Amino acid sequence: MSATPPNPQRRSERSRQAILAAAIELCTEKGYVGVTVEAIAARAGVSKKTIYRWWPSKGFVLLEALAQRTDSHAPFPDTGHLAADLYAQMTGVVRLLTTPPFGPAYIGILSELHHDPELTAAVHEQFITPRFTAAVNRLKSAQRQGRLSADADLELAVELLYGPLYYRYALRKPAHTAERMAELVDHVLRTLDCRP
Amino acid sequence: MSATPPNPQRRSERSRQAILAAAIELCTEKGYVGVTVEAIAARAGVSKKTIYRWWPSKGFVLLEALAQRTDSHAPFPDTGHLAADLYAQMTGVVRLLTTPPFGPAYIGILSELHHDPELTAAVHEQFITPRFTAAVNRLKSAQRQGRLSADADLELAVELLYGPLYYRYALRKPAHTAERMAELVDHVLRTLDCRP
Amino acid sequence: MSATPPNPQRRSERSRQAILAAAIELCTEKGYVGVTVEAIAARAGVSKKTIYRWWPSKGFVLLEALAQRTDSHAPFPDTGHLAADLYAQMTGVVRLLTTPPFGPAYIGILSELHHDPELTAAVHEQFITPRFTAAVNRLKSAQRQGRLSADADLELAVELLYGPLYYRYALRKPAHTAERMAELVDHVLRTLDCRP
Amino acid sequence: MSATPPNPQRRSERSRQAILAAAIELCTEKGYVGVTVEAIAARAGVSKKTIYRWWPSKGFVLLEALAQRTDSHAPFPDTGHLAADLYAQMTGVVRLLTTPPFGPAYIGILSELHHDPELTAAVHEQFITPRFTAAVNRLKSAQRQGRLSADADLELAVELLYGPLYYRYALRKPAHTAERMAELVDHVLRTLDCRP
DNA sequence: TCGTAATCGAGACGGTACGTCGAGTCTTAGG
DNA sequence: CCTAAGACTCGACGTACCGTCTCGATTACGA
Repeated sequence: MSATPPNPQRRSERSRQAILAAAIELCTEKGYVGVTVEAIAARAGVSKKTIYRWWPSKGFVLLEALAQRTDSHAPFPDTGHLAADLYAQMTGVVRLLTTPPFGPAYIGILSELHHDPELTAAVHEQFITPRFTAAVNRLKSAQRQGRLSADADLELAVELLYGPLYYRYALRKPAHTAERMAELVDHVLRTLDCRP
Repeated sequence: MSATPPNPQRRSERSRQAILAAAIELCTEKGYVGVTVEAIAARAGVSKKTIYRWWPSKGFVLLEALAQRTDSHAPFPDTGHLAADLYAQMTGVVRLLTTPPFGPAYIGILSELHHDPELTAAVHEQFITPRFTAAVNRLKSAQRQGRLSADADLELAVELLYGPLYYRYALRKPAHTAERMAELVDHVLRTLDCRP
Repeated sequence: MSATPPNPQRRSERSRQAILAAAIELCTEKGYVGVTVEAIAARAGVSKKTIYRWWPSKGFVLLEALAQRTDSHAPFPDTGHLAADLYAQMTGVVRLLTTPPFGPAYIGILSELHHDPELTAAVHEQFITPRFTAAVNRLKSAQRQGRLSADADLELAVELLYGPLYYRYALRKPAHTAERMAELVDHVLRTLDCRP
Repeated sequence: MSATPPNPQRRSERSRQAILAAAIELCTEKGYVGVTVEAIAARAGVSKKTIYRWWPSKGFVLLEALAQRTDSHAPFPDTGHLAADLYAQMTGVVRLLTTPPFGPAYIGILSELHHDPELTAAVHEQFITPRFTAAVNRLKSAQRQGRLSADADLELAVELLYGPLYYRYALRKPAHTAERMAELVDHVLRTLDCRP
């Protein structure tokens, strides 16, 4: 009578991979709105039930596909040159938001957040919080080395860095150019830097 | 044989108002996903065709409803105290994003931008560009008065101010508290201020 | 909020005919189990919604198709020769049960009766009761003419005539041959006949 | 490579009984349509595979359950009073068709016959033919005793007796009352009786 | 007595059809 | 011509069972 949760041990890895691949492909070809559970099932040669058994909605499928294909993601760079590191990292974020096949997928997922709290939680846990923390940590390490003023508000700094990126994303303004992003990094760092 | 465009002169103002009201009500009661053309038509006592004749999609309906109900919006404040003016303005933006009934509507519209370029254009024209320009102008006026360094990058400044707001919105992090927003304004202004 | 019933005046006769035709065709080609709402919709070039709007289930669709295609059905024959008339009529029933395309449809409908009281009511009203009554009336008319004993139980007689037919149908025994059916009629009539 | 047939010696009697019991229970509680292989398996604490290994379909499961629970069924009664014997037997048939838990099960099985020839064969072998033959034999024995005319068509007689019962069953008319059934028996016997 | 091979429970799998919902188009009648 | 009403096609939703198919774990048989 109770809906017993599925047993992950019995899960077919084959189907899982086919589903993730199909989801990404569809998103590439037809955009996020073209990704439907039905289409994923058809392309992956899989039953809809199998999808619903393991994921609550297509957003989660794409999220997992995205995570799998980007989890070899380099940790926050730490070359010693803070500005360059931040720049590199932020460039990565913009690239993720703007280049196929991950751009459309990530954007679609983000737009789903506004009516799906559970997906929001998952995205935060897997994507956003780690990156935010990594950025803060990178700044902290610079601060420990005395390259940033001791009382700098590092979380605010990170928001100032990422903020304009997402501002443009959210309103669908064109993304920052490389130079513009460099200026942004410089500008924010200048605020924090105790020593030039 | 050609689809003659509708004649705005013969348009029923009664229906128009009923539709806009129904859209806002539905958005308040059931959230953006609960707003469907079907539901609007039913509640407004209006034919679906009438809606489709005058608006391309539900996003435009809500946009118009929103515009109508907020176009008494005050222009960018200019009390002489720059920080206070910016703070007031940004508070308004956050309030728009977070308080019913306009919050859900505006958020829903924004999430639609990612798959509707025409809606994007309309939103930019009616909402975003005017406010962005107003903010830049307010800074320009301060600059002219010599209160900001002459070579300050004002557009970047506005992005730094609004950015964190939309960063949190886009990722559904909780909005900034009043204090936090004040700190944000202060921090950014400090970067630009030639004179303390 | 209330589910308003559809307006029959607005109904598309075109769709209705296409649906009935498709149902009969499918039943002919693939048997009753091959008739699905989905298949009917596909073949008729019609939306599933349209089917569900006008019929509660596929049984009703087939019933209507059947009724439409047999309602030119001759009334109970009355040639003056009672045995021949009964024989003719019963032959018709057997033919209805055994020859495509109506046989499979009728049989399928009948098998549905066992879990659908509303379909049962409809079938009784449209098919069974009229025929039963007609048969009783034919016997009554013979009785009035003094050809059947005045106290004969005519309803029982009709059950004795139709009974064996449905006995074989229900248990899927092969239907009666023509001779066998003639013997059946003779046998029953002999019981009732006051005058040889 | 070939599918080796299961070995009945190693069959789990425990599972078999649980399955049959579950099938009957489900049929009692939710009617024939509520009996699904899935539900049987769940209730019996048994794997679906186990069911499919031993039975071709749910119809066969119910048939076996029915047979097991009614095979203590008395043989055709032979008290010397023919009418009473026939009446008793036919009452039994009606009771089987109308009283839970066997009524719904039997009716469900019968309705399955129309699209399952193998089930038809099984039902005939286990249920129908034996009873039909028994009835004919009972009449033959009466005939041998000179109580029925020597040239009476006994098979037709049995069809006349059972026919009306199944006529009402097939069309879901209410079953005969006890008196009506008595009249039916008398009427048919009168046709056959050489001696009053 | 002990492998060993089949059956067992559990339940995931690819399918098919279900009945519902909303989108956007089209038709009809009335003003 | 606009409107209300709403029927239409289309496509996707999420669910229910089907019958097939692995899995280990259990169990009874024959070596």
